[in-house]
Order: sequence, then C-alpha cells, then structure tokens
Amino acid sequence: MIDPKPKLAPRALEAAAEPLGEVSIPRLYAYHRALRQAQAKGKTTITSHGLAALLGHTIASTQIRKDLCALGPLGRRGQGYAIDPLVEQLARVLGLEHDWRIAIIGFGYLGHAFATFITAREMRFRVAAIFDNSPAVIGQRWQGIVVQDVAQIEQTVRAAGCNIAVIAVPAEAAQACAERIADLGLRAILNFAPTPLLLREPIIIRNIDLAGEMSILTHRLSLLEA
Amino acid sequence: MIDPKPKLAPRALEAAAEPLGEVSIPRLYAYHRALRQAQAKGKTTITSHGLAALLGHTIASTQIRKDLCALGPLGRRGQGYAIDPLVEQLARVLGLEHDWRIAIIGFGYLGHAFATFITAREMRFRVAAIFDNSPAVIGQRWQGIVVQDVAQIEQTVRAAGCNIAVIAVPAEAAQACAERIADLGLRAILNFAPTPLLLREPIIIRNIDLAGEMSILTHRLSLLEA
DNA sequence: GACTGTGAATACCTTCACAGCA
DNA sequence: TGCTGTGAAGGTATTCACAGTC
Repeated sequence: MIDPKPKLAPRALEAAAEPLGEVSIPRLYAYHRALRQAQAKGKTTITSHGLAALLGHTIASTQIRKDLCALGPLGRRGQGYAIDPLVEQLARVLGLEHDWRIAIIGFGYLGHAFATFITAREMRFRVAAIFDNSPAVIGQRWQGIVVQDVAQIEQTVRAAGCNIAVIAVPAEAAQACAERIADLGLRAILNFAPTPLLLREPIIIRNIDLAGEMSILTHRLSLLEA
Repeated sequence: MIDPKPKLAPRALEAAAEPLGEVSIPRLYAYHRALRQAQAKGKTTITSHGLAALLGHTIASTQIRKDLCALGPLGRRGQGYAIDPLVEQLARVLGLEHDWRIAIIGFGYLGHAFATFITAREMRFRVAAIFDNSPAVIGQRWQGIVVQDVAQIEQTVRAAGCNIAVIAVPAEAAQACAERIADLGLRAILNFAPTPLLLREPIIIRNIDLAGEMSILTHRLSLLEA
C-alpha cells in the first residue's frame, strides 16, 4: 500500500503542524485588507483577476486562487468570489476574530511608533501594557496607559492578560526580555532588536530587521551600478 | 515581503556575480554583524560552526558554508575562515562600502523611529533629507536636518544627493510619493505603508508590513489554541 | 465565454553526504 | 582529524495548463 504521508520536517515542536504555508499568510492578510476596501465601496463579488488588480498585480491571479482554494470552497466557477464570506473566512484563518492584547517592551521611538501604527489601522490589536527602563519614560501616559518600569513586567503582563509581546529594546537587552516573556507563558514575540532570540520554549517569533532590509536595497543598488 | 518578485532583466547583474538569492542577503548581513562583534573581541578566525553558535544556531552551519562559498574562496579547509577578509567581502557584496544617503518621507513616529534606529547602528546609512506635510512638523530639526515640506521633494532630494527613499506616510499618500521619487531617478524604496506601490520604472522596493507580521503571529497563535 | 480549482511542471531553497585538503 | 566546498537529494513555493462548472 502506498504511504499517504511522507511529510513533516523536524521543525519546531508544535502539536498540529500548520497545513498552511508560512509565506502565504502575509498574502492572505493583503487579500483581507484589499477586500475590506472593496467591501467599503459596496462591491459584493470579485474575481481572482480583479483582486490581483486591486493589489497592483504584485500577486498573480493563479497564486490568489491557489491560496484561496486552500481555505475551502469559496468561489463559484464562471462567477468569481462573494466578498463577504471571503473576508469572514480570511479573518478566521488569520486569527483576526480574537482581540489580541499586546505588551510593548521598550518605549523609545520604535515602540512608540509601533503602538501608534498598529492601533490606528487594526481594531483587533490593543496595546494593553507598556514598559521601559528609562526613568524619563516611566510614568508617561500613552492613550491612557501608564508606562511601567520593566521590573514590573511579571505582574503587569499577567494582570493585563497580554498574549503578544513586542520587543523594541536595544539588542543587548532583548534576550533577557524574551526569556522573561517566555517564562510568563506568552507564546508570540515580535522582535525589532537585531539579534536572534534563543528560547527553550516553543515560542512563535517574528524578527523585523530594519538594517537587514536596507542591506537588500543596497545590495541590489550596487548590482545596478556595476 | 509581498514584493513583486523582481523578475527584471538579469542583465543588470551582468559580470558581477552569479544571481545571489534574495533570501540569502539578510543572512549575509547577519553574518557581517556577528563577525564584526567577533572582530571587536579580537578574534581573527572562525569556523562555520562557530559562526552558527554566534547566531544562536538560528542558521545551520551548512547553510553558512553554502552562502559564503557563493562569494568566492574565503575559507581554508581544516582551518576555518579568516574574519577580516570575510567581513570585507561581505561588506562589498552587501553594498556597505558606499555611503548611502536616505530621504525620509513622512516624519511621524515611524519615520522618526527609523531615522534614529538606522543611524544609530550603521555609519554607512546617513539621513540626508526629511519631509512631512504637517505644518507642526515642518521646520523641526532632527540631528541638524530641517524637516522640509513634501512640496520641496524634487529640489531637496536632488540637492542632497539621496539614493534611497523611505516612505513612512499614510497608505493613501504612499503611491503619489513613490511616483515622485521614481520620477526623480531614485531606484530604491523602503515602504512602511500597507499598500502596494505600482511604478512603471524598475524600482527596487521592500515593503515592511507591520500588520502583516502581526497577522502571522495571530494566525499561528490561533492554531495553537485549536 | 468566463472563471475557479487543481494536478503537473518548474524554480527555488535547504539539508545531506561526502570528497578534498590542511 | 577537522573543516571547507559542493554535487545530489529532498522540500517547498510558484507557475503552467487545462479540466470542471456556471
């Protein structure tokens, strides 16, 4: 008999491995964003080509169909997709139904910028606690939230019921912050510090490496000049 | 992230080197960063395993060798790599030899944070012009640079000799900014606005989609709960 | 005819295994 | 023995081609 499942790489130790590719998620989010705009304009159906056009053809319509097809039977052949159920299903898959409570650690310009940015666009993301270690910053208010001393992380994060941490501290301090966050039982970190976070627990980590992004630009620019 | 996947005529790369994979560049940058730290500690040689350890084993040593091997004959079998020439070659490939002059468009929290962050770590990146459209911000100074009205982009960017633009304006304004930048002849954009930029010229674009990154976290968190 | 859904083909990336060299 | 360099294998993501449906 033929073995139906030779799959599964020795990846992180998660119970149910995701059936959905990591790279497709940001695309799904982009679809969601574009479709809500279409919704707001009163549109009720759309084709994969139409959606590609909304996205400036940065994603091929074939790719869009593949992605959406993986979420279930959402389209009608010959017709296109009904937008409402599509948006709903995307929100479900992306986990946008919950309200997420974010702890921001490090409230310099970056932490500040992130807080402002993420709450401006997405109602589902709520900043629930803010920490810094500078006396000049501790005690400040941002949208009614008082910036706490990082020493308070354990009590405050627990009390505020945070489930996502954003690390926006200098590289030297990031690892220690991450460990405390992990010990608290949080399972997701967005890390702006240009250093890898090493944790024993199975934490979901996304690194945003601004200097790394710049290096892609400079690399390709210098190729152009050659 | 959701970059157009620059098919682009590969003739642009020409004699320089074989097409270096897009994904490898941030890794090369991470090597560069780690190796400079090792340099600062007085180390002069390192093995691929040693470098992997410096990176917290987030990258396999095999991968490191593959990446470095693509840059030329840099290691000595049985010995390891001499750090100095390695750092030098990495800097060359990444385009870190030039001084890059950055124009920041949109000087809200995000633009401000980016300016501070990128100049703090990397001497090669210099902020050369800053723009905003808010009267409250125009005229402010940041490290000696006066924030200009966005209406001044054409004159100022040219005069300042900028070669990279960072777009940190609201989504609605991003496309127009990008077009003006492209018309000015700049060839690289780092875009924080959550909208695809559509340009006729072959511009190198990197999108940083903060909400998209968050959606990856929420997606995987909701899988864990299931 | 128009559009979705999907196996097959392709391109790309990473890991493995080991040859080559100090 | 220890380590780099590299072809081959294994996986994953994207594109193609077309069958299926309205």
